[in-house]
Amino acid sequence: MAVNVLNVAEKPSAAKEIAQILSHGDCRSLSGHSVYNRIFHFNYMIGGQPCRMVMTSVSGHLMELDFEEQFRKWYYCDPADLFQAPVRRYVPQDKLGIKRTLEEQARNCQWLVLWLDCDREGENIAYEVVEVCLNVNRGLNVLRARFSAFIEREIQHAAQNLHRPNRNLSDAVDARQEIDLRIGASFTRFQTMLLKDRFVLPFDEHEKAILSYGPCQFPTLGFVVERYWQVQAHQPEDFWTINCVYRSENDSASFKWARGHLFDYVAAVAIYEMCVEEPLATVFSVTGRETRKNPPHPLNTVELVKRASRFLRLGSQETMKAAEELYQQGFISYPRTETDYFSENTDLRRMVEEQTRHPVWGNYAHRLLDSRENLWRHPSNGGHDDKAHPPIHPTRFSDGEPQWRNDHKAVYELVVRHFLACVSQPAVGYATKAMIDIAGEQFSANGLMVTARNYLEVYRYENWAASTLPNFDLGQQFIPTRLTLDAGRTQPPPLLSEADLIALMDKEGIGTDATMHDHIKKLLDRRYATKDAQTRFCPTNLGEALVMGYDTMGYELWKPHLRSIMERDMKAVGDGIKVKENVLETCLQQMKTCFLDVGFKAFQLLLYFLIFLIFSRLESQNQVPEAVQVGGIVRRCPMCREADMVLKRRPDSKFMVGCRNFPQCKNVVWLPSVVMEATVTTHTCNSCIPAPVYKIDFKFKRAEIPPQYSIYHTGCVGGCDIVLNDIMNIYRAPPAPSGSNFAFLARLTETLCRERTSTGSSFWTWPWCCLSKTRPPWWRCWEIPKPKPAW
DNA sequence: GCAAGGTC
Repeated sequence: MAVNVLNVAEKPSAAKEIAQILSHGDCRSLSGHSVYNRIFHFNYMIGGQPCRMVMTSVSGHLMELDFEEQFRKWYYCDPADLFQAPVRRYVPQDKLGIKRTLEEQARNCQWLVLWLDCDREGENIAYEVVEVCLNVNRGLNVLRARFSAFIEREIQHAAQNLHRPNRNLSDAVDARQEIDLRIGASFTRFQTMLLKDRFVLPFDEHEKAILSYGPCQFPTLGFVVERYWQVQAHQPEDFWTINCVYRSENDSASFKWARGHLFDYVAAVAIYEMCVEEPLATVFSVTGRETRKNPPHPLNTVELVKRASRFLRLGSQETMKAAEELYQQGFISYPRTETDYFSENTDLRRMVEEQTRHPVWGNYAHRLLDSRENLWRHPSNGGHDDKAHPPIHPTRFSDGEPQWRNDHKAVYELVVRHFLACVSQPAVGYATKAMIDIAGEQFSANGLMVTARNYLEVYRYENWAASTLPNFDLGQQFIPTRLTLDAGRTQPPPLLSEADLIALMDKEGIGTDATMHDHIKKLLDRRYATKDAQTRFCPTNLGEALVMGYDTMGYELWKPHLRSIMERDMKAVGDGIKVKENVLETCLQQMKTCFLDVGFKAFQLLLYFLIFLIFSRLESQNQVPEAVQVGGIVRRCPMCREADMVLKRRPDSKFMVGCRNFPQCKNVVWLPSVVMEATVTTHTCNSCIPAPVYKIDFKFKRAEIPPQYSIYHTGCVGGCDIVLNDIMNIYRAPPAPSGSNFAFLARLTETLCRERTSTGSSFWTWPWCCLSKTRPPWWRCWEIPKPKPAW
């Protein structure tokens, strides 16, 4: 008696592939309720049991997780409630067709075989399918097929050796989803509502101003900001080095100093003079050895994106879009894979053979297959395997399709050339090294002769620069053609390129190969960072202010290790070492504590926004001139706490009190042009902290201050001085920001601090109260008049 | 309107 078996794969292409393998091409294809997900019918034997097989697919996750209706509205609940608000799992509108097909088929079947990708997410999708199917047919026998590639032997073996699905793996994903949703939604709502209506953010009018927080996007932003800070903090240093050039009749050699370079000019000059006085060079070592340059490992997603960025100058988003389209047209294999080795059974030669027709690299493919050429090599193993997909490789020959855009052509060419390079011999060269001695100082020169280019012939993106050295004999002596003392200066590291960013995300486990480019795009969409023509990422003031704000609160919410800890816990759940419920509870409890504290310290985020947005305004007007110190220490910088703030004067003769740690620390109090003279005194302020804050003797322009004030005033810039605040408020020069911002800042901070201590509540600062007519119960009104600064 | 993860 035959049983009816419902088989479900993760995507339509996989269902088709598996059905064709199991039926040896003899299957009928029917349409289901979803346009993309077809149904295949065929007969098959599982362990001697005849089966009527029905094979269909889902399209990734069937279900989504979201809050119950009343918690979806932003202004109807405290974001802190989102840590325990009820959530529900449901099939979204666009997946209802798939659900209907599954239900219909499940009713008529006795067995359900899950052919989802063999990773954590696949296991979770499997349980989504199980839920839908068991709902209509309680009696289903639920089985799991485990396979690592879409090849005959694997698929047949999987079909004959069915297991039970693994609940632990699926639980790990459930936990991940819930944590991501709760943390993401709570922090996103918090920071958006806190900041969006207080500041003029860099969004166009028609754009939604959302300041999102996510456990992947924020660490990604963190990488960008951290590198930017390294660049900013770089202190260039001069160094000196001795270079030696020798020209023979045909060749020349450049010798590098064994000491590299010296930062001590006097020492460098002394050694250089020694060499100049006794310039006779003696060759004391000549070595030569064969060297190789290896072809790349088979291509996975991370490498594809990195290499497309480096070689083709394509953004990660563009690359993945082009690759996705090529995959859907059948030209390349599945582009989201971690695997970078080809399993033994892959018919690599057939794939190469297809490419022999190509007008450009066809000849190379021919030579690869010709054993006399000695070009072939079994590809290396990069050590990654996602157990679901092979490395990215060409699946169909093309010498360019009429509908292809340039990025299609470029990505296809990269995939093909990379594949051909993988199955090629390494490039071989002969490296020579000559070492000389001049007045006791050692120098060396390197030469390289490429003897066989091999894979480099097809992999045009890489080069191996050859340079020849004259033939030196041991003991040979010569007078250098040129001996120079050259100056150099240390350079800061470059801003992160897209390839660097992907590599960092990969290393720290931020996102998956399928989502990394989405997180990067999100940074750009949210205006947290910009990408220049060289694909280098720079944080915007908005991005930097957010990171700086959280950093000062003492939370490393922008660092990758929060995600690492979560990943570790998820793995423990998957391995059955920890229980989902416990991990969820612990993690959410910790994050809620952190969230409440962040709300408690929200004024620090506001502070950083003020500072950074003042700067963005100034920068856009090119108004950040070099200021010189003209007075003594006013106070310890309350922002960086590393340096003092001193009285400075700008070229336009305006005064300011700025941090000595500039530009790393941008804390500054601008003094308006009404200030004619300023001198730091030895008197200290009684109220401002951290003490001491030294008062300043001011002289104002008579015509520009109210008559009741004297032109002389000894005042404090710590924010307590009513006269100073008043004068600065009235006489700021529009539209440039000036003391008014400082005064506002001081008032704001002061009020927030007072509020905080008097109420002990963390939600006193919710500033969006004015946005809604009906006030929710958790609401407290904030008395500071709502400023929307023009800057 | 929020996340990240599948995929069309």
